[in-house]
Amino acid sequence: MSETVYPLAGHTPQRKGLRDSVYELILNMLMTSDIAPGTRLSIDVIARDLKVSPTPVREALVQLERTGLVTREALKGYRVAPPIHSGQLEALFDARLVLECGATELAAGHAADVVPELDATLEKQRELGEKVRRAFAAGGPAPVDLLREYFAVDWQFHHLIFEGTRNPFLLDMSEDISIRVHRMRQTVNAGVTDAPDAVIEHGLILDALRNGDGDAAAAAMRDHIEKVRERARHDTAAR
Amino acid sequence: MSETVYPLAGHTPQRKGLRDSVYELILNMLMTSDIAPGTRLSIDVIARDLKVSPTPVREALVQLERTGLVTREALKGYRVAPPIHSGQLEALFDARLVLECGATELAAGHAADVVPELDATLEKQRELGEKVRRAFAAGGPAPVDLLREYFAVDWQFHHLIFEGTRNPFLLDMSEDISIRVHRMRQTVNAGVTDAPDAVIEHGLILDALRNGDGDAAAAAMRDHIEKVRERARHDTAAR
DNA sequence: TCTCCCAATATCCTATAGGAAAGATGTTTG
DNA sequence: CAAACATCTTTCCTATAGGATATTGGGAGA
Repeated sequence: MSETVYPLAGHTPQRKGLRDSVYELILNMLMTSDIAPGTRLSIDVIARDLKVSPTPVREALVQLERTGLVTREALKGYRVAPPIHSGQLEALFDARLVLECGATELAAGHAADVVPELDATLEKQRELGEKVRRAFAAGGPAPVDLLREYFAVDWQFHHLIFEGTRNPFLLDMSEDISIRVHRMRQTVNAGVTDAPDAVIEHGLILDALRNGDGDAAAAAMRDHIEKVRERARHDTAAR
Repeated sequence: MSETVYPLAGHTPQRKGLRDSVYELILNMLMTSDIAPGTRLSIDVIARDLKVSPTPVREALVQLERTGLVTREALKGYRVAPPIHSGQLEALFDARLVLECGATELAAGHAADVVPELDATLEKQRELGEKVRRAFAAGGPAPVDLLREYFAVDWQFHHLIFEGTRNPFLLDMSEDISIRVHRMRQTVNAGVTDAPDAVIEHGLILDALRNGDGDAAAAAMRDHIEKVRERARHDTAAR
């Protein structure tokens, strides 16, 4: 047709505007650096720091409020949300049981598509878990970057199951839960030494999915989450 | 003490800022009036109509985008979200099955608190359902206000169960589902003639909860949602 | 008659300024 | 010395203006 060739095939500029950039920046800031709950999140200050106008910051904070990471009091501004206390912790696990067991059963319907990805993820988790174990055995300081990577892979296993349901509504809800689980990790700050257990339990879920047995997979997921809950209880009690 | 008397006891000014007012106004507008999908929601136009500045309108739209009622394309503005098509309809019912069956089982743990409220709601639904039936038997025009009221009570039954879980996370998710179910009603636009069925099925759920039998209650809820799904399928097929 | 290009309009996005409320600090008074 | 008041600062909330971008319509050329 024309003599101009387009070398930007998949490179859609992904026009997302400033709002989403600011959102991701603040989200990352809240997730990574351990910022004290109750800290004020001043719109103007953030806008100055990021060299943007307050408007996109406002929009990003509205979006963040919906996730529960920040709280807002009218005419008083935004603050970092308080951590998850023990009562909410039990409720969070209950919600996870409801959502994830149901999702696992649904994902079993598309097992053929899901199993390969889960396999790769579990293998990566096994490697990282071993690294974590060795790092702790060496007794050195907590390798935060390594832990962050491990937790990411751990959650990716659960996330892939949600994707496996091919259900956009459940996927949306998994996003909400994901952030809350991450926040829980900040308060419980354990779930580290149990890496071998988690790998084994994930393996049981994966085996059931490989067999296409939805009920067994859901049961394995229930078992896994209950065990994580038990370990979390132990951590909070010991704290 | 002082001679000034304060006659504004419960009249807390309810400081919520313009943002929430605008949000509720737009939400109501979208829920009630059947506005065509794809309609542009111009920030400036809405701001002019509501006699406020564009900023609170922007915030309200960000919040609405998160609910799925409106879509946003960067630099192109907001639009009314497209309706739920049949593929999403099946997925929506799957998600409801996962969420509501799990919630019912959890709510059985607080049956004593929940049953009275459910009883009152079901009684109201029975009355309204009868009114609806008579209105349709008379063959007159569709009594939209009456239908709106009936649907509200119908959903309140489900909502009370979510509240009965005493689980803030599940309650949050029920809000998301609620809006989507409402939107589904706009596309399926039936679920009217089945009022007697719905009342009966709700009654079965309530009976199981009264007995404190969580498993039976969850099974009754599953049965109910599956039947609603079947009726919705029938509607879309007939359309 | 169809296609392509260009300009005009409407809208979104960003930036800046002013009014209002909440919290903090210093002062005054019992 | 303590408590209450006044004032000040900070921040949020709202409003308005300007630059950038997408859509629409018309006109020229093939």
